[in-house]
Amino acid sequence: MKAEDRRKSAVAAALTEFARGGYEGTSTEAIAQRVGVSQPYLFRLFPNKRAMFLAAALRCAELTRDAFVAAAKDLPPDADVEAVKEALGAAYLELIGDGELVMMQMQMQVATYQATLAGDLEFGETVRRGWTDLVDTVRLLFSGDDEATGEFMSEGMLINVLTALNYPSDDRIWRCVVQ
Amino acid sequence: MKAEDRRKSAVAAALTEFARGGYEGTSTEAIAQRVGVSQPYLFRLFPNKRAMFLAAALRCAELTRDAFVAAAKDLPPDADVEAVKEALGAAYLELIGDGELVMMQMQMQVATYQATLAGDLEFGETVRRGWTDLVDTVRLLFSGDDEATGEFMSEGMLINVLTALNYPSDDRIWRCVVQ
DNA sequence: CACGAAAGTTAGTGACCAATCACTAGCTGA
DNA sequence: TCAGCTAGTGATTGGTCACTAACTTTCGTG
Repeated sequence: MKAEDRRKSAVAAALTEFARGGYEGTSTEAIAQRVGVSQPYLFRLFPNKRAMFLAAALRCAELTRDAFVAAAKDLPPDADVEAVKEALGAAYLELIGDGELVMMQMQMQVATYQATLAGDLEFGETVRRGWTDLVDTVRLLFSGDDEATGEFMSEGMLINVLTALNYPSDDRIWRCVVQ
Repeated sequence: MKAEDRRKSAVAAALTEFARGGYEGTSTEAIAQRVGVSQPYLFRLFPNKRAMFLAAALRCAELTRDAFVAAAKDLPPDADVEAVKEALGAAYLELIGDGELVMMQMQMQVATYQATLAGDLEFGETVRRGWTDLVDTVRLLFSGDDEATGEFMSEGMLINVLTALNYPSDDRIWRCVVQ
């Protein structure tokens, strides 16, 4: 297989593994096994583990953004804020069903904090670039409405948390977020 | 020093260290150094590392809840939803200033997901108990208003994310959340 | 077919880490 | 005074992990 293709499937594998285990909780061996390649070979495709995580994080933001864009494609051009919210919300619940992208988002967030504390400023800059891009896309889909964008993103973040904490879907805590 | 007191300061030290490094990214040695005690002695105070994390997570939820309760104490008994929101919001920003409790919340969330995946159901149950307690307290402060509670918690979660990602306070992304 | 590069492997290293064990200093009460 | 308990330590161990070096295999092409 060509190195470029191998790299792509390595990013996908890294996304899955890092989403489950976080940065420190994931071994490069686990990623290698998922790709179906020896562990040292990963270091031919990436300079180090950190680069694998960054590539997975950026891919994650890209996939999330794509899901939103795809969901908005089906909307009429004159859709109001509530209609957009519903469409994007449905797309987000689809993402949650898997859990992978949601957890990768959260792992990325805590890893960014840690990297920044450790003096690695580039890590944060790269992640923020991907996330700003995502939010800008959502804002655009809401026709530039900051308030709607904020409400949508906020509710999304709460859903992330409740999902991570594994609250059963009939728990009364969900009454805060879905009616 | 009495073991009970030592345990308390160990929980505080664990809270600080786990908030910075996450579960896997924190060594028991780091916690021990912060307490000012040898690493093996921690295992006299807790059965294992997981128990240290759980104790820190519960303490974190407790401290957050206490901050909200304290903030609401200053309110007149007939305060409306917006006034409560403002008071609790101010208290939350105070918590964020430190960053410790916010990050511990997030570390707790991803750790719960990982523990659940690994088949450790008790971990999630314990964390959810602490978090449900926190949300119930907030709901009570909002006089049982589910919608206001949801909005407040949602916005809090988005603030957590933007804080973790270390967005500078003048970044336009904050326009989504604070006006 | 020959050959060079690209793709991939095996073997290994130094560092770190959770947890255990055997031990000791100091206090307390009879 | 001394038995027993509490607080605490040093040394160690079995295991994991990121990363490197050196080697082999596969494949496209003149």
